[in-house]
Amino acid sequence: MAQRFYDTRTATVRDFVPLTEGEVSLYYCGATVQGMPHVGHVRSAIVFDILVRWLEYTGLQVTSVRNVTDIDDKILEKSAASYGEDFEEDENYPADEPWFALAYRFEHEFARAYAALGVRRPTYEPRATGHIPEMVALIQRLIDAGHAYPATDGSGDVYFEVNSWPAYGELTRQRVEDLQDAPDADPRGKRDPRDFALWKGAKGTDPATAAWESPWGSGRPGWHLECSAMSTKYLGSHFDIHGGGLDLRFPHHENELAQSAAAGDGFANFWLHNGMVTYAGEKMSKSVGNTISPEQMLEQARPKAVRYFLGQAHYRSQLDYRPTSLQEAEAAIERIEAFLDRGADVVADLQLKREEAAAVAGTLTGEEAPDAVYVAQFSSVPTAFRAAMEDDLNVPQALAVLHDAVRAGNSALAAGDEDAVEQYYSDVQSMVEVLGLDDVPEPESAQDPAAHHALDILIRAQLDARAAARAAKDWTTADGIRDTLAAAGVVVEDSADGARWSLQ
RNA sequence: GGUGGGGUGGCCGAGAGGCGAGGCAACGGCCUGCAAAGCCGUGUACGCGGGUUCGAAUCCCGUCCCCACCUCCA
Repeated sequence: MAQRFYDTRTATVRDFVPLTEGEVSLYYCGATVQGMPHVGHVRSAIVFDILVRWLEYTGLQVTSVRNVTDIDDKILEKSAASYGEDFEEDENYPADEPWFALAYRFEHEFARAYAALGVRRPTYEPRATGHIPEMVALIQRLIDAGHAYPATDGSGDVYFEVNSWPAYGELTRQRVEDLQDAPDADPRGKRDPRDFALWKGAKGTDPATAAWESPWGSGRPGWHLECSAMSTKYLGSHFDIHGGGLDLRFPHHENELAQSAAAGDGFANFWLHNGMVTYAGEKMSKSVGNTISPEQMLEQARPKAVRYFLGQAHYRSQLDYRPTSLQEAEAAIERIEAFLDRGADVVADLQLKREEAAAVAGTLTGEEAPDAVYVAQFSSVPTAFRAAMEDDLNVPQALAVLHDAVRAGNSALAAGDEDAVEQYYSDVQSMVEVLGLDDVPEPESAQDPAAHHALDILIRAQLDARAAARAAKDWTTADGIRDTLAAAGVVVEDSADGARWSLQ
């Protein structure tokens, strides 16, 4: 089966064939760094992180680019507001902060949020402010081609002329006539209200640091333009996939496509859009107050569970957050981890036995023991998992395969079938890797090896005492020890070969 | 008004003409000294009304409702 993706532009699921064999070029929209990341940003990043990991798993070489839009109206507005006399600063917005400081600060907050959830960095993360010459060149090409014009009112703006581009609306299949005019649109020097800004002439109130020289006067780029300029700079005029949130389809991606296509670029071959995150069925919004930030999620659950939750739905579906969602994800994750923990012990034993057997055989024959032969194969994923991922990245289906393997693995453990355990262990491990779940950093408290070692010795002493009590059928003492450990957040599990402990 | 996507069991969430994906929760059983974990089993789920079909959650017609975008948005 071939890889297939739903392409927004054609509104169909199509076979995905890379433009260059063996390689994939991916551009997906990151953030306009004007505030703290919210879960929607993070979901999108996780979706495309899984996509990249999967494509790489299938042997493709992926070049991924995610923009940082670090200059725009909102950033300037927020910075300007911070200098106001009646400005009330809060933890996210200090007083008197230059726009570039604000943007850079939030850029780092995004990087932190991504890293906390195991989102790998893209190949490159270009900033809009670093690509002004590319944007100016693109505008010039559009003017030369007759698709853009400097504003007639001397404002220094340059607009894309929607009516000069018959294909306008092709991405979202909308007719220009049907579009509602923006109620508060400032017509300024536009020929048509639907024309959008490529370049915004500097206003007297703009800080000098937020203006660049151009053939049309000092100013700054409009939204949309940076993505066209940066994607084609790093990926070529025609690249494989352009991604982003569903809400970016219009106008952002529609305009990107128009300006790039009108300039003569082939642009994106596939458009992938991820669904929104809702809170109990409603879109999260600050005014309703039904928001939850990545930070808050991380306070409630382990990063791995948060990643599992944000990645578990199909990427095109709306993902609904509920107060119980993270607990459920935590339970699912723990089930997988519990199997991997127990399975690892069995697999390690099995390896050891083989090495011993090989050593004995080597002594007998005088040959050296071949060790490479016994290295577990972590390289292949079950066919059903592959089929699910190839079918428009059907992660929910893929997770079903993962959970099936966990159950089968647990049964094999119970049956003492070590070879089967090894196989399921390998399957689960490789699926977990593709989904990036093994790559999520644990919270700092859980990753101090010295502390963990000390704790292990102390708990083992307790468990030994309990084992002795159990051997003597002194249940009161045995249960007392277990209760004490439980009160300290240590869960004890008995098994045929002794007790295991883990932190709650 | 235009465009796109939906309504699936207690909850989340795939699927898309015929064997009830999967997770979470619940209940019963096995295992266990008791637990925990694990395993097995249970629930007659597809908004509503018609139709097509041997057979429909899946196709067709009608109808109700929801969400997103059209203004900044992942």
